[in-house]
Amino acid sequence: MSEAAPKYKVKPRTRKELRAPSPWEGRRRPRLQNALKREAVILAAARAFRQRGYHKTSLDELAASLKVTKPTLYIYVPNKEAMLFECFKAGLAQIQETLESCEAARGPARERLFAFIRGYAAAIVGDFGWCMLRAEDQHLGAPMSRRIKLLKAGIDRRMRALIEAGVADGSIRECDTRMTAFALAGALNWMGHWYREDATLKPDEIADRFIDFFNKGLRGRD
Amino acid sequence: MSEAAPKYKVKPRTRKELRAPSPWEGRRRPRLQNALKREAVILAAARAFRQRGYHKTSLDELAASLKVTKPTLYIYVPNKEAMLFECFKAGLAQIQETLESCEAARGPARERLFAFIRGYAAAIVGDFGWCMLRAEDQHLGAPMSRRIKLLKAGIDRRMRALIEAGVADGSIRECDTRMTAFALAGALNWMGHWYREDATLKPDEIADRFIDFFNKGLRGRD
DNA sequence: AAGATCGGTTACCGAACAGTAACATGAAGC
DNA sequence: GCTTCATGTTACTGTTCGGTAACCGATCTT
Repeated sequence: MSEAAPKYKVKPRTRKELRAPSPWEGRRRPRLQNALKREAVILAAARAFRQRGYHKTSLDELAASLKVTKPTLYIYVPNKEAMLFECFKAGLAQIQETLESCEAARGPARERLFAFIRGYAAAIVGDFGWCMLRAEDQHLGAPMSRRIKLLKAGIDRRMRALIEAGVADGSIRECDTRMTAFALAGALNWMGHWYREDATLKPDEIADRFIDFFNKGLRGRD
Repeated sequence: MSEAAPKYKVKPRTRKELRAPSPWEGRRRPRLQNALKREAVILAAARAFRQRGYHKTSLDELAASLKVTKPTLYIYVPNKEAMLFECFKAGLAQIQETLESCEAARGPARERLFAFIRGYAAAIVGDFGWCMLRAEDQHLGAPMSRRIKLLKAGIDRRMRALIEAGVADGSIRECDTRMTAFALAGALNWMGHWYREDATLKPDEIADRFIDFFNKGLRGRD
């Protein structure tokens, strides 16, 4: 979402008589509706994928939920895989945004990490959270799978950097930062499995309880 | 694995002349090979599912990896869904075993919880770990999905009970036990996503680092 | 008013794949 | 040696579903 550029190549619809395309001389007509509808498709896909799973979601169903027919979807997205990838990118963008603001903020790195965790939790339970987490292990081609893995690795790296900064500034105790990052990410990612909209706790309340635990650990008296 | 009972009904193979079955009068012949091969099928399925995913694994491939053909699989398992379910049960059994020994053990509940975490981590990265975690959200019929959800909820409940016991005996500080259980389970379950056999750390080493983190938390000086 | 074209439809294709029918074989039991 | 049955095989079916071809009508431009 929220990026106009990466539109796929406009698919030249094969007509009976297809006159010479001469692609760059046509005066552009308002494409506004197009972009909006495209986003609607992506969002509906994200919701369907989260609810029914990627494979269980047929494009016929998805199209029907938007009150159109399947071929219409192909006007906006080249194929199902790309749909999932767009959803992934939308979720990713949300997290990267949080990440950037937390990296730029002042104060002890531990607090900045916790701020990130709040944003991350919100993203995970959001519309694109499921796709972000699970895109990778759906039925995707190898190149796309690699791209996703790479982008996710970037998130992980920056999260670890935040932890390392905390160790450096003393706000986080010495620890295996790699494993700690995995533990944190795991706890948060798992929300995507059990959290449902109707839950009693709001995402930020959950994040706060998680942070309390992350912060102080389990140990009582000993 | 390791339970002989729950064999599915022996499928009466339709023959050209199918003489009266009279089911309970035949003297049983040694079924040993049968059980062994059945377990081989389940194990191969578990590994294939973990590696390629449930949907990406076609039964033709799976059969080929066992040097047989697809219909042979149907001698041992009634359908693909049941295969996944058997894998799930195998993983579940492993965890329940750990759980029982930890519940029965002596000592502060925090230590018993940590012992459970070690066993749990081993199970997650084991052959059936993937199936345990992901069976539920594959393409399964509603009844099977429900059964799985129920069994998983049992694990969760017993894990939470362990935490509550820790709070009761003082070895774990006061906290939201429900959220804490989710955080712990999430961190561990996520191992199933990133852990690979060739990793530098063995599962119990990872578990130890996780436990260190769970125990003391992140907080440095403040 | 003409006509290109965007956004949409109906009707179809083809591949993948779970599951089945019918036949083949070899070893155990009488 | 004959039967019986477990265990395989080959060859097929039926369905689901992603993707495409070809037509259509409202709208904006000129």
